[in-house]
Amino acid sequence: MFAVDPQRPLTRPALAVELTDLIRGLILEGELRPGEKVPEKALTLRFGVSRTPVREALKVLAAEGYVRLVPNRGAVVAEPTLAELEEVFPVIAALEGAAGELAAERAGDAEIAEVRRLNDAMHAAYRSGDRPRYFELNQQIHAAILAAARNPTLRQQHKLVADRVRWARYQANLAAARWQAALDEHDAIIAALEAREGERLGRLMKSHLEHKLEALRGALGGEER
Amino acid sequence: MFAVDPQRPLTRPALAVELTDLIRGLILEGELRPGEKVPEKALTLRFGVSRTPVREALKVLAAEGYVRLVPNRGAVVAEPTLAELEEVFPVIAALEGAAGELAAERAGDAEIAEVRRLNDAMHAAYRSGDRPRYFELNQQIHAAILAAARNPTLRQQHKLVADRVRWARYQANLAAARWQAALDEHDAIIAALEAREGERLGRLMKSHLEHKLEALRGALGGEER
DNA sequence: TGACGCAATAATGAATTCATAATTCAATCG
DNA sequence: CGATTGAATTATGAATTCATTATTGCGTCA
Repeated sequence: MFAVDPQRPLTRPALAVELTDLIRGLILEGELRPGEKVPEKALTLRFGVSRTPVREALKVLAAEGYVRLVPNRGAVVAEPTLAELEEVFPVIAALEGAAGELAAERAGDAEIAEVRRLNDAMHAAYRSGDRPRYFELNQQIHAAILAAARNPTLRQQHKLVADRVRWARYQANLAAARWQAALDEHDAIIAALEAREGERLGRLMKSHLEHKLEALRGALGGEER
Repeated sequence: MFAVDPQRPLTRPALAVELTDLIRGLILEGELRPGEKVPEKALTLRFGVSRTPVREALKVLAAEGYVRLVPNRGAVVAEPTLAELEEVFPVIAALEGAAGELAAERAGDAEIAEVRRLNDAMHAAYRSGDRPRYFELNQQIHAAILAAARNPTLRQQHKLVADRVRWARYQANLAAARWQAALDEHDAIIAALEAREGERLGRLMKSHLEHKLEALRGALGGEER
């Protein structure tokens, strides 16, 4: 007797879908760099597929903003700019603010405890000056709050936008004062989450992102003068 | 002598790009209906193109959420559900709230005057019971505020999400009390915009959308029982 | 030496073909 | 008559080919 196993479909994702993820990964990891032509032929050789699914994947990535399609010249990896940050951060702030509000209503107690644990670990990383570890935990806290919001559309839209400015994540070499302030903001965020105060949580998350943009302005604005 | 006209490039958009827009239009207009298979062959005949750009367009539309790709069965127009509304409306509310805040800072006086004019026209439509006209003007007010925010990314993300629930726009056959309340909310929104009070404007826009979702719950919840 | 023109080569966009999966239809069996 | 099976037909996903555009390299000229 065969039982239908919904967890294991007998079909595999279309090549175009897989390639979209793979190529997006190459861009996010920096292997395909901003401003560079996407080497369509090299990708076919690398992944052992025909040009068709590669081209389909590039159309999707263009719609997501990862690449620009230039007529008769192919695809170019999109170049992030400070101007883009100025546009994207308010969007991220709005989405994370909304996520915070929803998370305050919907998070399970275990999820809140996990966010507290992550925050404590982030404090430890701060004290030992371990920036990479701090950033990693920072990401996990934001991701946990987004997950606790239980709104897949919100999460998806957030990911779509946030991934495009991932490159900026490590550009703000945090000055000591800003680093301490960011930590304090996280503390206030966690406290609001634990108290399940959605409106306050949403507001705090929004302003946290706004402060981050200001720090980035300082860091990147200085570099470009 | 030939002058370079940047408004008229000598290349035309790729077929795939055009077809993406055309097919999205067919979906939004209801010609391709939710749950229906996308007739790939019929589209090639209709538009006089090969299958390749049609398939590329469908990949993009799948990434945007307009269709679902079912392996070996092709694309099916996505079916909106009440559950989707519950997810999407908080996202729209967050984005419109953010747009309101930015618009309060960035709108030109002429733009604010135009929003006031649209609001006045909407009052007239209300008094004469002209619902289609009312809805049209309603849309124009929201669009004007989004434009005044001067954030293309925000606008794009909003469009991406809002278009997917366009079908719900006319489903809430407004009860008299809710209709009056909606109008009052618009008045408060315009007043905040004119006073350039960003935070209040953002909050009002958010709650306006939240009330709209509640009305839709009533309207659609009733239908599905 | 730099500019120009032309041919060859490579890249791009789209059409067509091929291989596979799904669906439909007809015949057979219980 | 309903269920099953197998063949024929259709649809789908991907590979290949074709037509067009862009780029490169080379020769010629001022």
